[in-house]
Amino acid sequence: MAKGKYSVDCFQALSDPNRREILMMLTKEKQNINAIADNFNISRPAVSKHIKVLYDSGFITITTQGRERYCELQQQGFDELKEWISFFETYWTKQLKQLEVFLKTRHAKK
Amino acid sequence: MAKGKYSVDCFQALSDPNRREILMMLTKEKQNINAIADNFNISRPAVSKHIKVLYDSGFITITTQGRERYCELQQQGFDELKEWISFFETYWTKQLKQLEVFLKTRHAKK
DNA sequence: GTAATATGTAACTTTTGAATTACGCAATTT
DNA sequence: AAATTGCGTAATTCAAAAGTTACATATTAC
Repeated sequence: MAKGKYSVDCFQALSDPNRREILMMLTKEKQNINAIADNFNISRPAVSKHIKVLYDSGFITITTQGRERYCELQQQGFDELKEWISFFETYWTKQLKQLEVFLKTRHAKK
Repeated sequence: MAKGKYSVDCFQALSDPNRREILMMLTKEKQNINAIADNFNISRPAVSKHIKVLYDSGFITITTQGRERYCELQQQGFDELKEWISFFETYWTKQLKQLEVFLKTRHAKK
């Protein structure tokens, strides 16, 4: 498998529900850390750490504007995920072919 | 978002490297618990628990044959993942459109 | 310049999860 | 029927992750 260029792997990043929620929120609009934190019960520093994980796993970019840091979705993290899934796609198509062969054989025997 | 029918969510299941490795192994062939455990340094009971998690999240089916339990990949778990990703696809296409508009506008101004 | 804002980080606590050992039990084997 | 095999599970330990509070710092506002 491809070795990720990120210090945190995408699966670990997505294992936390709050982090997934943050990603969801970022589909609506670019937001700074405090704005994101306002939507959660957990403390601002906790959110800050989640943001770091999402950054370190390629799911978001961060743009500093003065004292604010704006977070935006980034494709890389999602791509790693998709790549992993695609590995299994070959398995399913192979399964499908075996099913076809089986059905054909059964038909022939009839 | 769709509420999963499984007691363990797919992201939690995939967060452990050993569990992902087990899924990889199952692309080669159907295997029983002990056969799977032989490929890991961790104990058999540990593997047994991982198997349970993979089962409870829809990534594998288990077929009991006498005293053996054969594990096989199942699509459901993977589908949940794909569904989650597809939610973000709309975001990316929207981004792409905005880029187009931006480029067109810039061209017009010239 | 002083106050307020936006944030990162360190120290610590709490929670969660992975691993192990020990055991029990049902299906085979001999 | 006794021994072996293929598991599941409970009890426990250990480590990693998530959360909190407290504090430091840079920017902006007044």
